[in-house]
Amino acid sequence: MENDEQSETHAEIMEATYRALCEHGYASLTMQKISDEFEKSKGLLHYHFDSKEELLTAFIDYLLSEFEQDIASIEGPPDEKLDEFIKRFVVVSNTDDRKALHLALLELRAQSPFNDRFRDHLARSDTIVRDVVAEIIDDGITQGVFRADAEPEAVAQLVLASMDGARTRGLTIGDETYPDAVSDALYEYVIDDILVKTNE
Amino acid sequence: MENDEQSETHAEIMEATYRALCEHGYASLTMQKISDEFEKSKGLLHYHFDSKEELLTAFIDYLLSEFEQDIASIEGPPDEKLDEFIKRFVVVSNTDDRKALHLALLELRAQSPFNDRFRDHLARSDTIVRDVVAEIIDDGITQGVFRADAEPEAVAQLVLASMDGARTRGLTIGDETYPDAVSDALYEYVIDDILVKTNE
Amino acid sequence: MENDEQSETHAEIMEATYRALCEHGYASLTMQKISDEFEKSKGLLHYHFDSKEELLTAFIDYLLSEFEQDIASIEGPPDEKLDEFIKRFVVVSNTDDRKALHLALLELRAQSPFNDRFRDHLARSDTIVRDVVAEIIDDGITQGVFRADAEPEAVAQLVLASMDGARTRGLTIGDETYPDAVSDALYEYVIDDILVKTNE
Amino acid sequence: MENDEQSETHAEIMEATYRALCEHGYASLTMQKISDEFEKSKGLLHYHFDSKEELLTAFIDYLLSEFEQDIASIEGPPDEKLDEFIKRFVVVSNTDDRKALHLALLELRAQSPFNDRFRDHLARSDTIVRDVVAEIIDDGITQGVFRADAEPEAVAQLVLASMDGARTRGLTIGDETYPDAVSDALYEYVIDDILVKTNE
DNA sequence: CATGAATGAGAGTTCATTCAT
DNA sequence: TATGAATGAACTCTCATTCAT
Repeated sequence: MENDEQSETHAEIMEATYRALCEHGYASLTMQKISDEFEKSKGLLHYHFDSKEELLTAFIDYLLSEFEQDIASIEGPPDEKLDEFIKRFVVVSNTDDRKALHLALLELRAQSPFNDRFRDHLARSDTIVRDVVAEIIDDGITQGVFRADAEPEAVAQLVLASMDGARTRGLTIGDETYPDAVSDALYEYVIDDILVKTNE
Repeated sequence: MENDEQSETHAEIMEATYRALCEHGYASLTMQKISDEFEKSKGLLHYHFDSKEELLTAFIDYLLSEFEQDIASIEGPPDEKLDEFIKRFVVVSNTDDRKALHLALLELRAQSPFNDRFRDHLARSDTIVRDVVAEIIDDGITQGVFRADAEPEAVAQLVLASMDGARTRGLTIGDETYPDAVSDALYEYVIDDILVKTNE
Repeated sequence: MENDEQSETHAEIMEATYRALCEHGYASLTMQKISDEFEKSKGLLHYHFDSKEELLTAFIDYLLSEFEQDIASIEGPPDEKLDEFIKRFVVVSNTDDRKALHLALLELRAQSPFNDRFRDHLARSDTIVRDVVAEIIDDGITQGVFRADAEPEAVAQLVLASMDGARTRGLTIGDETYPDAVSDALYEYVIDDILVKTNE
Repeated sequence: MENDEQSETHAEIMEATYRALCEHGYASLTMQKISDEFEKSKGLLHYHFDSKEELLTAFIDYLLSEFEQDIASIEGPPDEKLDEFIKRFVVVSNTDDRKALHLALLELRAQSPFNDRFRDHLARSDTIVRDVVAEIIDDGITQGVFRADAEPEAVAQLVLASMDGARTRGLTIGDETYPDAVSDALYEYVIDDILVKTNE
């Protein structure tokens, strides 16, 4: 229970950081602004994290693990899993909550070339997500849902890159139709082509 | 002549900003760091620009117009133009110079949700680039290079989104094979399919 | 038994303070650094001492009483006692342990003009030590070891001041030959002159 | 003239530091307290000195050079120079101004074992002062004022150490009779013995 | 135009101290 | 007794901006 309380404070800090990051953006994120979103005192932030960078590195882990858990929770046959994956990370991104999360991630990513620890954590997560998608394709081939000549890795890369690009453009330009439009095009020009047509 | 000198100083400031941004990143970009890359004094930056935000807004224009000029300079038949476009903005991005430019753009994009002027400038540029690509496809259809059932807008969106996503991931994770891999997949799964096969 | 345990904790705190002071110096001595040298928790320091100043005042008493006990333990005829006194507080100061102790004392002394309680404790101890030395001289005169015209107070002052100065300079400049050189000069120019020459 | 103004600010900072150090002591000396003694803004302190340590290192130089200039200004025959030296640095130290200066120096000295740059500067100055005194003795021997068997280095060490010790004890205990008493003893037991007696 | 000293608000961080357990 | 989370004030230092020259 004592242990829980410590974790609780830790979690509260992560949530406060999330709110502050969404509201102000990475470039103008300060310990004061995090503290403003935090019920307890500013000094306590430094009691739990040695420095701002430590806190933000922990925050990346927090964001990524939420992200990874979300992906891992997808169930069903391969083609439906792929649909759900795309739906969840592109289409549903249009809710305010998801937009804020992806924007926070984008800001941390833009910062990663200047921060080794950020980059390492992001790279690890990227590999995990890519493997998940490639495995969905691979399973689909095995089960005869996707065509045997589809290359799991290549398709996964294309799906992720286009969805990611759509989301980034949608977020940064503020055009909410972007992800939907790209998702439609992705189905029409890529996914439909690798689906095994049952009525032929 | 006075006007020319002013422009020259203006250009020097833009270049200094570019160097400072590439070296330090947006989040830790300060007037002092820009001044360090600038031959003249720090005070002069404020003589030419009322505030840091003014300077950075001008800098976005500077970056985007370079970008747009680059695109506009592509010549040749539609399919070659598309090849060149992809090559220039994805594959060639692996040179240090282009990486730095795209990283600078990414940082400014990540900041745009917190800055209306940034967002407006970026949105305008995005529309221009998307129209250019869509027009290439459209011309290709007219000239019989691309299949008649290809939708210029949809293909342009897909090409841009996937390339952009690949570049972003490549930059932020530091994996230089990303853009190449996605570009290969884009050709295999999308572009080859809309090309009119001359040998059939 | 409870009392003993309290005393034991008290002693542990004094020792921890000593180690922290030797390692970091007075100016950057914090309760945290004392706590780091202490087996138990930081909060306990405040349980035993109302404030940092209370703790340090107690620490001065602890240091000075060690010092005074050391002096009181010197035995033998007056000239040998004087030799031992000089040897113990000047020459032997070159061991790391004694250097650290004297440095700690010097730091507390340098702070005393800003802290009445520090000053009072140090003044009391100074009087004790000076009286001890003067008494050694006085006893020597009575026993015919030192010349009758030697003034106990004046000689004691000179011995203490020169030794103290040598130690301070040795410690602060890091020149370990200082105390030895001054002690040699002190014998040659002062002590030898007041010794009754037995072979004349 | 412009150059002078810059130096002027530098000098003002040194003087402000001196006042703050005398008033509060090294251990509780803050940039804010220095700023409080300074006509201009706190930020300016950091404009002129990269860090607090830089400022204090510059301050040591400032104190020591004042000290060295004072010594160098002593004129007259060797025995009078020695008298003046002792008078100036021991007896006259009882004015508030000199007490403050010597206390400031003592605090910086007590800190020097924890700060290499402090120590180096202090060691250099110590050598200068010791050489000056040894040279006074040496000149006195050459001119027949001091006995030929007096050892300049040894006497200089003893004079400096005893005076320094007397001053330190006087300052830290707050007993103003200390330097006078030790100076009297120094004359009686050391200096009178090495003076060539003209009336014998 | 151009400089660089100067400002003042606010950044990240440290610290003695308190308090619930 | 003993812990360690929590506090709030104060710390060093940075920054965009101003201004006299």
